[in-house]
Formats: sequence, structure tokens, C-alpha cells
Amino acid sequence: MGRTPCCEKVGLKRGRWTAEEDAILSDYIQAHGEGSWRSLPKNAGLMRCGKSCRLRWINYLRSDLRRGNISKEEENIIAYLHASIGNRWSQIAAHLPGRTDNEVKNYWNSHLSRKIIPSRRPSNPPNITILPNLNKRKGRTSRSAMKINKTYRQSTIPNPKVAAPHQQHTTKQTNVDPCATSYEDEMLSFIDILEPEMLTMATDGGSMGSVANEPAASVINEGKDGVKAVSEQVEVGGTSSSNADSFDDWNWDWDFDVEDCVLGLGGEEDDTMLSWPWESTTIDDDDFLGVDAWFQS
DNA sequence: AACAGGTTCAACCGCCCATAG
DNA sequence: ACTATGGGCGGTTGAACCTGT
Repeated sequence: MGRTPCCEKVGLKRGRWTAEEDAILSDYIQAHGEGSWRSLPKNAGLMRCGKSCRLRWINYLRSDLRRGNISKEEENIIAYLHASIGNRWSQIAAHLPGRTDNEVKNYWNSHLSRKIIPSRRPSNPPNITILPNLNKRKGRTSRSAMKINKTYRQSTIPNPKVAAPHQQHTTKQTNVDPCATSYEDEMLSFIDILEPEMLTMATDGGSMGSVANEPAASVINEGKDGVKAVSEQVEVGGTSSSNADSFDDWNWDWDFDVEDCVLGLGGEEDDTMLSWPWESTTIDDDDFLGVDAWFQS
């Protein structure tokens, strides 16, 4: 029944890794590949816990890691995503090639968190709909999920001094308000810079001209095991500020699903959606539109 | 130069879900 | 169906480093 223990933790070395240990670990993984962390220390001849080996490899030794200072662009992405999804460092790091969750977390704690000006936080955060999390996700899901609202209300308002990442990927002039004080403002700004044709594509088959400007109900559904799942749905419809290319004539009814990093129309789960522009998305449905390529163009 | 206080970040801790048994 | 473990996650710690006096 079950498996044998991960490690006995007796007689194992702890603390900083030496260059020699790094070399042993790197050589072993390059020869045998990742995985089987429990047996790795013994096989490689390391007096370390398997977990420690895994951490060392993932956070430091991997060849695809991007060492060095966090760039301004990366910083903006971190700030923006943190404002959206909170302390979900692995997901944030997934948007930053070569960066680890640990690195992102450290950078936030030591640099970015101080830039969030408490006085700029909105007094009335957007209504948030918390739905069951359909995504497979390991880790401390439930505990994290329960912190979502708390996190958002405490510290996740986009830094008004930090431009949204999409601003760095496009030369389009936008009406992004540098002093935006609400989550809705940020999303409206994002909506405003979307290409008209992209919106047209996105709305094919979607609900056009849907009812907007209705107060979004705040709903909290208990997910599996009574744990609040982490999808947030923020209704930002109908009030989009305009620029020359925006859709003043439409009554957009936008839903933003933070969990899936998608922007949706009409409030229906299966309605058309747009991905985060900086997210690599496999388009497997005509109703979905990856836009990262557009921003890179 | 010496010290104190602040900052950074690698590493550890403990929790959680998926899954082997 | 149930238990124990592997792997992954966010939170925390503390040594090393930095900065000001």
C-alpha cells in the first residue's frame, strides 16, 4: 500500500549547495533526465533530499533559466499579472520564459510590492464571481483560492505607475489611464487597444449588443470539497472609454476570467473569448482567438 | 574601520492534489 | 474505497550582502 517515504531526512545535508553538488546534480539529470526525484539523490550520490534536488534544479541549474536582472518589461508583466491573479507565482512565471516562480516571488516581495501605493487602491473593488476551478492544478490550490479575494482587496490593484504589459507590445496609441484606479479601468484599457477586426472575429457567434451596465452580481460558489475555487469573473461591460478605434456604438458586455486568462463576451461560459495577449495559447476552437502573435507583429 | 539596520534571494517548510498500490 | 507517497505550490526563514552612520 502506498509508496515508500520520500526520504528519511536523517543524515542529509541541508543549506547552500556547493559547486560540486551542483555539478553532480546537473550531470545526473543531463544523463538521465528529470523526474524520479526520490531516487535521484541516491543514484547520483548526493546526500540531499529529493525535494531539495528538484528545487535546486528547477530554480538554479536548469539550462533554460534566464539569469540576471528582471527587465522593465518583465517587471510590468509581473505587476500586471499579480494585480490580476494574486500570489500565483508559478502562473506568473509561466509568462516569463526562463524565470522561476521563486524568482518572481522574491522579486515581487523585495521590489514590486513596495511600489503599490495603498492610497491608489480602489475603495470599491469590482464584483467578483468565484466559480469552481475546472483547471487541473496541483499545489495549495484551496488555500490559495481562499485568499484570492483577500489578496485582491489588499494588494493587487495594478500599479498606476506601471504600464500594462500590452502597452509595450504595441505601437497603437491607447487611452490607458496611467492613473487608473480600478480593475475595470485596466481591463477597459486592454479592451480598447484590441484591433477592431479581432473583436469582430471574436464576436462571431457571440452575443452582440448584449445588455450591459447592469450591476454584476457577486457570487461565490463553493467548489469541490467546499473550497472556494479561484476563477474570478469581473464584469466590465458597457462603459468602455473610447479612442478612435473603439466601439462606441456597441454595448459590450465583457467578462474577464482571471483563472483562464481570457476575456469573454456575454457572460456565458462558452461565449467567445480572447486570450491574454502575452499568453501562448493553442487555438483549438474557432471561438477562441490567441492574440499574442498579433502583439508581436 | 566598525557597527547596525535594511535588503536580497536561495533554500526549506508544510500543505495540497493526483495517483500508485 | 482507502492510504501513503510524489510532485508541485506558496509562504517563510536566515545567511549573505548592501547601505548608511
